[in-house]
Amino acid sequence: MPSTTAKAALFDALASVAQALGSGRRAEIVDVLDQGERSVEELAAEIAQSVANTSQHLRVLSRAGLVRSRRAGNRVFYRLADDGVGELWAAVRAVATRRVAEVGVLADEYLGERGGMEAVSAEELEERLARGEVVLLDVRPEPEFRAGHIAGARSAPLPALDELAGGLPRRRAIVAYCRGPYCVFADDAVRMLRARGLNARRLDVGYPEWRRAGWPVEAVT
Amino acid sequence: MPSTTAKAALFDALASVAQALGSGRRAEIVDVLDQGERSVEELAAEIAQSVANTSQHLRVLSRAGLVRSRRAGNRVFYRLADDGVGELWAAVRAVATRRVAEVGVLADEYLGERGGMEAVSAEELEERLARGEVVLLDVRPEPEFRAGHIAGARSAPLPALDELAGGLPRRRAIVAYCRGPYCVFADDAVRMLRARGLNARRLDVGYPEWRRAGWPVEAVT
DNA sequence: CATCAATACAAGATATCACTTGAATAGTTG
DNA sequence: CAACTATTCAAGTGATATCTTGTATTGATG
Repeated sequence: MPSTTAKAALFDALASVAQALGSGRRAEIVDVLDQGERSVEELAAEIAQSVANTSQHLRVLSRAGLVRSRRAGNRVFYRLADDGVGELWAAVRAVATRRVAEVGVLADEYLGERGGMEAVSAEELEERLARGEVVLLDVRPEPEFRAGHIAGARSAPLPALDELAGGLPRRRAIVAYCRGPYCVFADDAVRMLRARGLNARRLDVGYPEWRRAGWPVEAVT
Repeated sequence: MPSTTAKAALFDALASVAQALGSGRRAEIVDVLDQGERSVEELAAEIAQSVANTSQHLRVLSRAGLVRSRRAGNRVFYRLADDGVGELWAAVRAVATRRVAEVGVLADEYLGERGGMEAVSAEELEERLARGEVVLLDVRPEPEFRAGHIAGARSAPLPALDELAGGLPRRRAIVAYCRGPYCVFADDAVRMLRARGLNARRLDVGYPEWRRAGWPVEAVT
């Protein structure tokens, strides 16, 4: 009999998965990888950390079975191990959003105040898209749009949005979406479009949640 | 501007929820609380830790918003903050089961080998219950049965099972269930019943998962 | 109010974690 | 094969986590 019981060892192993997500930097990594695979260097830039540190975080995620990697030339691309990981990350966010008061404050600080702006739900968007009532903008970087996007969306990355804004209809409703509920792109886009007098709101989820919920997408196969 | 960015602080806060589940002992606590509320002392016994240590783990879970407590006399009862926490725990187990090879080995060590014994799925059980083909045993401690159980189940706690076994039909299929997929009670029960020549299998989920999936239960309101 | 039981809090030892820095490895390109 | 790029590995430091032991707090009870 080992010094730790079999039960303790089993639950330690189960908990190791949660522990891997229990670092803000690794959570950021998973949030980005939910959009598609990335090289170590790209991830390091996204989470504002050194490449060495990012590599070590990836090793932790890999050991916990949350990510897989493939080598291409002298780069290594990481991706989430399966859809269950994205669902796990969504479950973490759901509990944090409901249960950690601090999250609301910090979200406002990062995303900016959403003064009375209601987000659009997936259900509402789906209905209004079907009736052609809405212009849907994917404000993520263009490569992410190319990898997969909500059916009917138009790519409008933030840097290009200023130019695009002039050509948007002033009468129709505009909905912007990005990576997820805690992604800043859609909020920035909505603020910018509203400052120009356009009727813009953000979708309350991002592309990964939309896809996993089974709503229509256009994606590379 | 603080030394950490707003984005880092937000993801730290989100990750704090995962971190709270990232200890084997706290995972055990959540697994037990998924059955219903418990006092600190009861929890300490379940996870084989000192009361002081258990209390500190509960403080961590409480700060992360995963549990709530109520005082009754000089005891304090803890419970999961909401169903989302149970779903989060299920998501952790799902990823761990699929992705961490170690979990399979450790599970066998704790639960015992399941030599070729297929577990019964919730769908199959529901069908066969409806046709009256099966005897369903809840092998958790009796108070947990009283707090809520699968509709049609009969309480058969492990200590009482030996006595009960003689009265069980030898022709009909017997299904045992307990707290969850990594709970040892049902496995022990099935081994015991099969040793007596009975046709027994375990349900592949526990009561909490059955209830959250919306299958019929009998519970105190 | 004194005593007891259950829980929480505090202090301390050991281990683990996150990040830094510098070196090693694998693959590509001239 | 030398030079270069992307990644990994290793060592070191300060911070944090877990568990122990001892004490304080809170509510119940005689």
